[in-house]
Amino acid sequence: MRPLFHPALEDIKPEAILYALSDPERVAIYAKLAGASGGGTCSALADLGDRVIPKSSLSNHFKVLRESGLIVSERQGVEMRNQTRCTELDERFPGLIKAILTAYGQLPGQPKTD
Amino acid sequence: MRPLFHPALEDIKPEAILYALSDPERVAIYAKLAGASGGGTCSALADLGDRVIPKSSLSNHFKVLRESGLIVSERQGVEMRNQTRCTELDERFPGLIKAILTAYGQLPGQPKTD
DNA sequence: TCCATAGTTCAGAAATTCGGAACTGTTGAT
DNA sequence: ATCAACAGTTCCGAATTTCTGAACTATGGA
Repeated sequence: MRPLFHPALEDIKPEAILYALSDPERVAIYAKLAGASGGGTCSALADLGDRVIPKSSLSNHFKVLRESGLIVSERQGVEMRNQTRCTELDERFPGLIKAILTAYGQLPGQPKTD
Repeated sequence: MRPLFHPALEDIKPEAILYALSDPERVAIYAKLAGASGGGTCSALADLGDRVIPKSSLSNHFKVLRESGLIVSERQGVEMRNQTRCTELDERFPGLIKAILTAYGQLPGQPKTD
């Protein structure tokens, strides 16, 4: 398997962040990750309630999130631990992630209104 | 010509906003519009400095911005007046547009830091 | 009426996205 | 050591989307 690419903080592009979060499935995954304490695995995040994401699509979603700089992925045994880079990101793009998650109504700990 | 579609404020979707602003050309156009006082025309916004956007592409960019809810377009004689809906939008998605433009370093009146 | 101008629509080529099937890498059991 | 199970990745073809030149539409002025 090819080594996973993670951009350095200063190489993160706003267009990549916006693109990654312009897909509601990816937002749902990201929001679950932001809520999860331990670092979610792919398969644990596949179930969106209304549909189960095929694993190749899921793998691609994680790739987009990772390469845009939204998450870090690290192999841990058979699984992949994923966690958000929200602290770093907020330093680079103040208020951005929070405003986006708020817009989607999926800020962790906030009641969903959809 | 088909009448131009503008979504009602409550129908504006965050994914459409993020998608529209995940393209640096559209962001450049939107930022110029946000800065312009009168309501910019398409052709006045075509020149990005490093390239001139073909007019069919430009027309499409405006369509994307319009249908996502970011701008309103209104025919005025031969031209099209375009203006941002930033005040309304900020009510619906507080802080979102500002955070995005700040991330791009193109908030009107703010020095670019890239 | 005829021309110029601003922008839209059309259509085909190019690029991107989606997802099933095959594959890789890791762990645990025999 | 070999095998099976499992998590996730890669491959590749089909479907969708994007891009843009060319044709078209709408408006105003001479």
